[in-house]
Amino acid sequence: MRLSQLVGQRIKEAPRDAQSASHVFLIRGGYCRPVSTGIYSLLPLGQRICAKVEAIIREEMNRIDGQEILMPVVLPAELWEESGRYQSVGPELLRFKDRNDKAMLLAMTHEEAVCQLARTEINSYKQLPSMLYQIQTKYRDEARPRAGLIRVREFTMKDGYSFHASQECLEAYYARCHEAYERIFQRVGMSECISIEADSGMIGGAVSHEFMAIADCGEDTIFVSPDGSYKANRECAVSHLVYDTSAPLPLEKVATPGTKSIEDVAAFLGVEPSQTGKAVFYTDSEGKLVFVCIRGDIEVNEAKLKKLLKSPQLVFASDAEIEAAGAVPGYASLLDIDCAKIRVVVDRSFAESANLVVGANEADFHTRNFNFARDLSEAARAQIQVADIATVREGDPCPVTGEPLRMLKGIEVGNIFQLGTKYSAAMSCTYLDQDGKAKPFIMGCYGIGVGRTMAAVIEQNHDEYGPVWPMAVAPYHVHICALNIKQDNVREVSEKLYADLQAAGIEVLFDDRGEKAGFMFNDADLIGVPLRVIISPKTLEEGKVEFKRRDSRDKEMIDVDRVFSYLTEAVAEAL
RNA sequence: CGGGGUGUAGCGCAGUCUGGUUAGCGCGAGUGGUUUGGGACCACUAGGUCGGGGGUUCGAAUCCCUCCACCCCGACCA
Repeated sequence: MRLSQLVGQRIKEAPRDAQSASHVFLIRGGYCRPVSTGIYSLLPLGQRICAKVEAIIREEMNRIDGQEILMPVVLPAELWEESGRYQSVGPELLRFKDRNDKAMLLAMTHEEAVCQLARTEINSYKQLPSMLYQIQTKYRDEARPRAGLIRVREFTMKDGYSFHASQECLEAYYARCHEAYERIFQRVGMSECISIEADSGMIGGAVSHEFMAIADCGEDTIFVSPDGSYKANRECAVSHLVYDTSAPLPLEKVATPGTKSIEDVAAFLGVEPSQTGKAVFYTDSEGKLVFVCIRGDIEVNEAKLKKLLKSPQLVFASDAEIEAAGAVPGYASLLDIDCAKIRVVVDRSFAESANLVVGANEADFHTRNFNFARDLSEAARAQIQVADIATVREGDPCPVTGEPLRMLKGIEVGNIFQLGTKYSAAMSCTYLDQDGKAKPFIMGCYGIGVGRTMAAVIEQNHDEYGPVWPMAVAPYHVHICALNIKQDNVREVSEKLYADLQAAGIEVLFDDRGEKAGFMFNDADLIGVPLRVIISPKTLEEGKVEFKRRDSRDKEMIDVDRVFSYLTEAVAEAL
């Protein structure tokens, strides 16, 4: 490709709102352009990279016996009514009507569509296991798209669905897919991509992993133990905190005027926040009050709490709601609450710590030396749910090794999930087993965001000047910069090298624009092609051209008649 | 949905507070010329519903009302 003809200009200034490296360079380098909030067009450079990412995904999916299909983006609402998701999914599902007033939707994922396909196409246990996948557009009406291609509304995703006759078969295939994902992310040049335990959401119980590209701009928070034996999303991470188990001391009511927050109480009484307990009130999806107790220094993990309560929504309760339940906001206590009337959830940190300072359920008073097991009746405790609803903090002890956990930020580039029969059972998606009975498929599903992967590769492979593409996904293999192309020898050598490399199947970008050197070099940095050849009158005088790798500052002089073989070898080596 | 912010040329911005000829600047684009190893220079040219609508005024990018779009933080995220 001649750069003079390439559509998609490099831009000197970054977009005003761009924060992350990938956002800045994708726009500045001419890889993509915004069309609307969270909706982008891919320019030739971006499209070439995505096509290479997709090709790698295809190879690896085919290698684990995946069969590529293509399902529609527009689906009839009735299909989603079968699974119940037409009602249960929120406004991120874009619903609309066609000209006949029929309810339609833009697919955000394809479990329903694939079940509809599978129930007519896969009939017998003899056909199992089976995996269907597609690389296709998805639409999610995200509340807040951000960071360029990292969080968007319309995006290309590889989604795969596997069908099994047994849980064992699903688990075995899931493991194969996990390995395929590891190969994919390694092959696209992700330097740090780890799979972590993920929150399985409202489905509950099922196994799920997220593949996280480690990057500071990532939206997810991950906890890992130093030896890598434990890796989990903050949404579901657990830690092995050590609780104070000293002997219970007598209860003591103390005046604590004007101390509503944990910091105030702890400071006033001269204790650590970890020696206090706090009360947090939520209102669940049905509008019912939930009273939550947790050690003062620990935050409630709302993802865990939602899962426990089976409530997709939780909001902090108002003071009026708290008072209506007979509690005093800021000084609430379990001691005076009728646990039969209100739902109470207690974190283990609260239930197992000795001698906590808790509210006295009277304004400006607290109670010292609260001990859950001692101070609540057996009847009261029977009404209370004790569970892990704590948010893990950096440095908390790893649940496996006890070492302090490290906290990292990650971009979720892929996830895999043991679905079970959630969709197949709801949608009569069955096969005939050996005994002649119809049984729902046991399913797995497996996703990868293509554009997000491209962005994540930049986050992990860039310098201050632009992306440093790994050869496997680079838009071109070789970038020829012809300095002073008006000069005959420069033009002849460049054109010949360009033609020869192309004939050899090398993907070449040829900067034939005759611009100033600095201008061309800056563009080349933004395009990030791994191998660069600079052809100029200066070096041609000695019969040489200059060779430079994008990931290095070193320059090498190569004889003109050797440069072709040198480049073809370098490309072959890097691929 | 809550909080904050921004809308002026393709992109980045000034001008708005304090209303007053023809609305500017940089980048980018086109033409001609000089340049040619890390975003050169000169000359000329094209490009604007100042987010939309309504109002105040002799006069509105500027003041008032209203709607919209976009961005940031949070909530949400199969």
